[in-house]
Amino acid sequence: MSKINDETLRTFVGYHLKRSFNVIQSDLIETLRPFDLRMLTYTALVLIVDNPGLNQSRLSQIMDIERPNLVVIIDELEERELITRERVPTDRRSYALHPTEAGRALYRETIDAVTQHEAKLLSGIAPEQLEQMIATLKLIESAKKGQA
Amino acid sequence: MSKINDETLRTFVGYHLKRSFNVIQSDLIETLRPFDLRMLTYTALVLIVDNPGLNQSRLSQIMDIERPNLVVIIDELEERELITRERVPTDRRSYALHPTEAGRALYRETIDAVTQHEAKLLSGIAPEQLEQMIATLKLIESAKKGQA
DNA sequence: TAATATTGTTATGCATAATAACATAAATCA
DNA sequence: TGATTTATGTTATTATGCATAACAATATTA
Repeated sequence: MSKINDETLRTFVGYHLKRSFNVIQSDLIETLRPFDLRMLTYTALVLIVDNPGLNQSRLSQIMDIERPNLVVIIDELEERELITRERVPTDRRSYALHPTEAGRALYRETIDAVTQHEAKLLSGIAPEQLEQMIATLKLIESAKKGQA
Repeated sequence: MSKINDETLRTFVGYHLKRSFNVIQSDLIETLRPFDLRMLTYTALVLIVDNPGLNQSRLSQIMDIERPNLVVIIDELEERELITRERVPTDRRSYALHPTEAGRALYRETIDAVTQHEAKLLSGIAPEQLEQMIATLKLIESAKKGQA
């Protein structure tokens, strides 16, 4: 089983980012499976609990997804009675998104689960090193076009 | 336009990884568009040029995708005459993948383009800082289950 | 030789993501 | 004020990334 040479791809930051993200994503998917949540529905739930009353436009912006893709996510959370869509009197186009008590309970459960799984996965890495990496990741995040 | 609170998600390393990867991926997609290459077909092309003669099983392993998903990628590269599938006399189940001259030429062009785009995108970040981040990303990569 | 494993493949489905087009409602402008 | 433009949520459609089951052909092993 000869070893494959990926040195060329290793010169790209994006290659390292993708490979390491794959590892974390696999772990996250497994962590969320018992709660019947996908990555995006989970992200939406957390943001709605932490920002009760926000609308779908704002949520799609922060989640970096297009509005149409958010609709099905919100549909699912609403059907499962984890959140509610409430008409806004001052702007009858939009819905204010609020978590239900069940939504808040699931939020608490899953935050704990995800935190613990990630801590376990990354237990071999020094916290200061992770903090430094996060600082660099934030720089990359803000390198977005239109922000330069 | 009130600011949205994502502090809870910011406690997760995966959230930072995903957001920064999105930025790099968007840039990469734009960079590859003129060459009519997607991320995975590009990755496959590079690995085949750098490892001529490897088979699809090995390639799918290094690319961290399932064999069935590689088939269409190889089909596309072969149809565009960027690579060839050649029967292996010693193992008639598998194909040895080789780049064509056109494949090698496209490889050189795209390596340059991707390198320059990434350099430009990350020009505001100190090289040592990026190197340190990559070291940490490699640790995460090797935290994969089954390797612990 | 018989049972098992590997390689490539087809078919299928789910998750993520982008675009066009639209109805409703709000904001702007002229 | 009325006409135009913009914003919000939605439907439909498509592309892409990724996983599993099942299979034929071939190799390996027991």
